[in-house]
Amino acid sequence: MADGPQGQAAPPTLHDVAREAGVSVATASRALNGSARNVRAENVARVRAAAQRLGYRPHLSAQAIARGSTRTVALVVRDVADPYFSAIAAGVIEEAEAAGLIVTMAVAGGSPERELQIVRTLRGTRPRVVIVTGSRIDGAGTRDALVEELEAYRTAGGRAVMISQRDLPYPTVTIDNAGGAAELARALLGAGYRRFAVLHAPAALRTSRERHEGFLAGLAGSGVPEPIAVETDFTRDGGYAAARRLAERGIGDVDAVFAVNDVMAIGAMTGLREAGVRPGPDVGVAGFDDIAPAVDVVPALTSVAVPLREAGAAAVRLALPDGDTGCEAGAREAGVRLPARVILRASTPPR
Amino acid sequence: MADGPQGQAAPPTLHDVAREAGVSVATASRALNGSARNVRAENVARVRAAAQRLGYRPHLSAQAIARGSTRTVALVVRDVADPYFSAIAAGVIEEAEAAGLIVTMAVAGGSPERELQIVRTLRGTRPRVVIVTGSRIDGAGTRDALVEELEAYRTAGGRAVMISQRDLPYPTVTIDNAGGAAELARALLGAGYRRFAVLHAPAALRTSRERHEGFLAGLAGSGVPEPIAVETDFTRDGGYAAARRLAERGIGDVDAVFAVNDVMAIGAMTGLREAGVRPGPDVGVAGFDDIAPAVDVVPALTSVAVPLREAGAAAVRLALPDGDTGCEAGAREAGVRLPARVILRASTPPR
DNA sequence: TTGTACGCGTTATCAT
DNA sequence: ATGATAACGCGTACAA
Repeated sequence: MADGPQGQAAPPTLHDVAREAGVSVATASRALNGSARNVRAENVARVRAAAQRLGYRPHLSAQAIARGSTRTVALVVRDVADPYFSAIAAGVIEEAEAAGLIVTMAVAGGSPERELQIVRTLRGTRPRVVIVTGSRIDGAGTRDALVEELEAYRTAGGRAVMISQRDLPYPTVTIDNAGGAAELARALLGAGYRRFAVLHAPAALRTSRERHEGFLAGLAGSGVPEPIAVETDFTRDGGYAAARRLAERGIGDVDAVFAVNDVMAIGAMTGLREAGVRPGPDVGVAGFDDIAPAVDVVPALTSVAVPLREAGAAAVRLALPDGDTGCEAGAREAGVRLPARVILRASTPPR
Repeated sequence: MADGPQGQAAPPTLHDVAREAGVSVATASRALNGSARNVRAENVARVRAAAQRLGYRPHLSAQAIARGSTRTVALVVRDVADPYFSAIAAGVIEEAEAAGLIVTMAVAGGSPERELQIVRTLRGTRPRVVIVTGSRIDGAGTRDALVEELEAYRTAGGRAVMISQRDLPYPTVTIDNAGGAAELARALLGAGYRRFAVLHAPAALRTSRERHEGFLAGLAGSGVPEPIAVETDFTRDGGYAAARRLAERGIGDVDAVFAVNDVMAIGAMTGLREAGVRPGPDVGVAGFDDIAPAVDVVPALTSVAVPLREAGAAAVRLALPDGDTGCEAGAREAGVRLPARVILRASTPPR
């Protein structure tokens, strides 16, 4: 109620509970967090009541030390505010909580050094599982250091799992970027599109490269001209800027624009419109990810749906022992590849 | 490199490091995590080298026990995947990491019982700070239990901070929903709008109610007719459905629709359009939150920007001792109110 | 400056 | 079924 600055009273410990209940710490421990069936029912009740009365909560750190293992999973993402990562995080948290695990989360912000630093720190918490997500930048010098760190972690009995980082020697959940992009390309061909532009990020960004290359692969053999490639940022503003550049340079020779993610595509639609080009009627636009707003922009955006939440959940399943969760043993070391699904909408009307 | 299933080797402890360096544990402890200036430089180097060689990381749980305090902040949100909460989470994580704190995160999913359960569990980690965010549902029976739990936590020296839950007796970061909505109302009046409809969630949802009431307050004294109130879900689909209902019932008597959040507003725009009503030219549309896609829908959505990321950061500043961060001592117990800012866009053209 | 020894809150072993 | 007591990994008096 009041402020009571005397508040430094230490939280009740198992000793306090035991004393209050009139039993030994051992019994109290068994009654609360151990095999309660080895203790007389009456004492179980006594202890539970005492714990309740005192507002006792077991000290997880102490348990961790005594048991020699924690019940936490450490998750490192590039940016929580990004819907891509927050969807993954939601899946991780959901599945982890279902398994009785607590999630600790850190943000690398796209910096490999920061990522390494974070994994170091997080390792100090001795998590059961470490999940690293975020497209790896090829050639970043910290790769070896990161592997070394994770290797030490694994040697100590930890489980490391990657999401969409197939170049690290750990079980990986990956989205079928290339396959989805290829399927999209074929769908657009089927809708009558012939002359493409691709808005992509620098090739060092693996996700962008996979989608770009997959798109080209899907076009292969169709005889359409080589798409125009526009390199830009992997962001909404990147898509916007690239579209404006494209439009100003003259867009008469392209009838569809593929942006390697939805926020880029949505930015591109605005860019095109401001340049006097109508997305849909004048030029088809397609993205990748199928984020929520895709259905509410005008025209609704053709995209490739990726099961992000499921990817997060799959990652923790991959990490946990077979018993805890449905997960084929084969996938345990190899990893899992999740399919991406094309969704045609009004932004690419049949031509 | 290889799989090496012999991996159960226990991680190196401080003892191992000490032995490797040829000093006592005490010296090793001081050299690594204590006051290193009380140990001979040569030994500091020895110990550091040994730690490096062994890949030693201090066991945070052990430190927590020995020191009697952790360096973690516990964050509970309703849904990470929701951009509203992920933005707050980003702010919390950023500020926490700046202060050298690790964030553990849990998802309550809108269930007060689950929220209570989570706070209980999280308290077991003995966090320095607990941050609870998410609009409280009025009248939920678990309120007292939650307060009791948090009170026990505070008595034990912990700091509890709320984000947008002003009915709990703890320092709170709140967004000026009412003020922002009132300002929006006045701005719309200034733009020539006179007959309003409000799309809102059930009044038990405090955020919705505050924005709704604030909007009405902003209208007060202007002499315009009482707005039509349409109750629906606090979601995109809720906004969509409400707009369709509105349109089908005949929308001739309203010239602007205010939805109490942006995803509702964006859904409403789609709903109106499908009913043959053009957002902007036919009827003004405004939302609240200023989420990223607001600028890319057509017409661009008038909204009220709320500093969510800043709210998260402010929450951890509120919780930390004065020294650690800039934060007026006065705010320490009272809390902080962040302003919301109206942003007029094409969805509410002057009339 | 360094080392010994105790304590932190819990679990687990071993008697009883 | 229960109770001492020894770990667990680390910090830190206290003594040297």
